[in-house]
Amino acid sequence: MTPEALSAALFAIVEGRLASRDDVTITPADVVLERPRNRDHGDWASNIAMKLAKRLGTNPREFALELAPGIEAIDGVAAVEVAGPGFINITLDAAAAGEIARTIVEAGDAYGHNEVLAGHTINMEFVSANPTGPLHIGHTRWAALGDSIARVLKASGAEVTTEYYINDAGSQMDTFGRSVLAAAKGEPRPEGGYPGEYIGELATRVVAAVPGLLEMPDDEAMAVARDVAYELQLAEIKASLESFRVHFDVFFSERTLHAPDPETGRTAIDDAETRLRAQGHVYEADDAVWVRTTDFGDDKDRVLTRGNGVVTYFAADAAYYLSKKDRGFPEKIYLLGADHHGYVGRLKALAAAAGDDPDVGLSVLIGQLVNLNGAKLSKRAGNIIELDDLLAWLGADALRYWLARYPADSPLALDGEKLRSRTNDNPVFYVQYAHARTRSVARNAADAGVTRNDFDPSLLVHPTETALLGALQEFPRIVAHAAELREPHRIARYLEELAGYYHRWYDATRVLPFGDEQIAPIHGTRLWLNDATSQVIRNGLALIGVDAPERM
RNA sequence: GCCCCCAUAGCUCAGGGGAUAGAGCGUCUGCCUCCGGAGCAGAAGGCCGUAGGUUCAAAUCCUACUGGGGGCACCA
Repeated sequence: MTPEALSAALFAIVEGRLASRDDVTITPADVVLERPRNRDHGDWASNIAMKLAKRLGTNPREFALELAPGIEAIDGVAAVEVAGPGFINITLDAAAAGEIARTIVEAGDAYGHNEVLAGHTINMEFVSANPTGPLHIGHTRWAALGDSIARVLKASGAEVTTEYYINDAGSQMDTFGRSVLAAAKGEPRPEGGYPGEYIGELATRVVAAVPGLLEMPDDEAMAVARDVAYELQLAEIKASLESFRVHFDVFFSERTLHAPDPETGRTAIDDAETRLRAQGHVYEADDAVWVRTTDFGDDKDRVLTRGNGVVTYFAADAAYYLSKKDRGFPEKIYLLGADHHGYVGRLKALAAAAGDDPDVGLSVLIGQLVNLNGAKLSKRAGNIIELDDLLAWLGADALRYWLARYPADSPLALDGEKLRSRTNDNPVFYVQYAHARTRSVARNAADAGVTRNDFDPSLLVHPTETALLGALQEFPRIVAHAAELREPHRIARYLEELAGYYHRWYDATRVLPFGDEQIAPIHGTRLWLNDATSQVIRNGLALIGVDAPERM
């Protein structure tokens, strides 16, 4: 008996009870079951009586008592108790509760997948770091979080495209090119140029790739250095993301928005301006072209084309937004750092100016920045730490898990000592250890001749068993919740809880018989439970991009 | 000035209106003769920033205030 099935049965009973009352109607979503914190309160609890009592003009306890006999008659329910102000506490019989172990093992990797976001087509943009340098610690959180959110959304039935916007147009690219060229020539870093050893390394590789570079006229040399270094740098970024297990379906180049169509001579940005103008939101003032975003809640109007004729970054944003729309994404998620929260207003206004409802099609997730051992890191100050170095130092598992286990709006510090430690300071080890233990038990079971041929869920009666079963049943709802809220940290927290239930069960019972004991049905049955736990930990870790090791 | 985020155990943080507010670390006490002790059991430790409000029920929702962090370009 899954909580979904129980919930549906409960809904039917309540609805039947309300048949004579046309003034009060409910939907299945009103009937929620929760796991009571206190085990004395049964396997599942419902607050439906308290919720409806007022509308019915009755006492919640009385209403609960009226519902109780019907609930008790549901197949698989062992006991029903009305407690406190009107909670209905439901205890399942062991066989009905234990059945989930088989359900999970048979579902395998698919267990936890659900359909709450079926029919949603979502574009998710994150990281989008400038291709003028390596990914560093400041990008790690969004990479880990964005990738995990995408995985959770997909597991919940959504169609998701992950996208990286490459800011490869504009003056910072020229600055980058000049910096590389100066390094290639052995000249000092130009005014405002990029610091960092990687510039010198890029310069060496550019010179190797373009032998005649230093003989070219300066303008040409800069453009060549810029473009070649850009390609090299972008390839490095992609490689870093790959080793961080972060996948992007699309790398979208800003340059394409500035490139004239060979036939019409118009750029995507030109078209965007035209389309916004057609909507009536564009005007000219002070030699510049503006969008009246203040009509849609922005705190000031935004410039599309500056007085000197150069288009702004915002103009590219507008064209990019329209591109996402044109490519068939009704829902767009942007993952931004808190230092960019000023963008939210203009993005929403942009969506509205394009004729969309920003509350439906656009969600901007703002996350707090990461610091390392308490110190704020700044690219300008030159104390950047590259993602590759972090990976080499801490490993993808510890890093991804740590970054995924906090809500995005929670401040987060990376503590190198902690992430390298193989103790409970480092929660990923607690979870991975539990998984390794399930695998070890399975190996030992195989050696001892305990198999899954036996399965009698009515034998799973130990308190640690009912607790573990209850936790396993919750996994699909946890995934669905994480998807709806875009909060993958719920998965991590759940896994830590699940690992705790498993360890307690392991401590209290045995899958293998003692040395002088015969193999009995309980052993095979427990092996199902062991393997089900293994599967859920594995599935959960997969959602946050962390390996589930067989041994540690 | 305007906007966003945060405030929960000594520390780092969970906690989508529900019953006795949780975890890890740290402190203290127990548990290895058999499946991994990287584990488990227990103890101590709280005016959930303050004051109002909504509700049968508030750490959770609303308002104000206090204290901390961040942001407000014809930059990219």
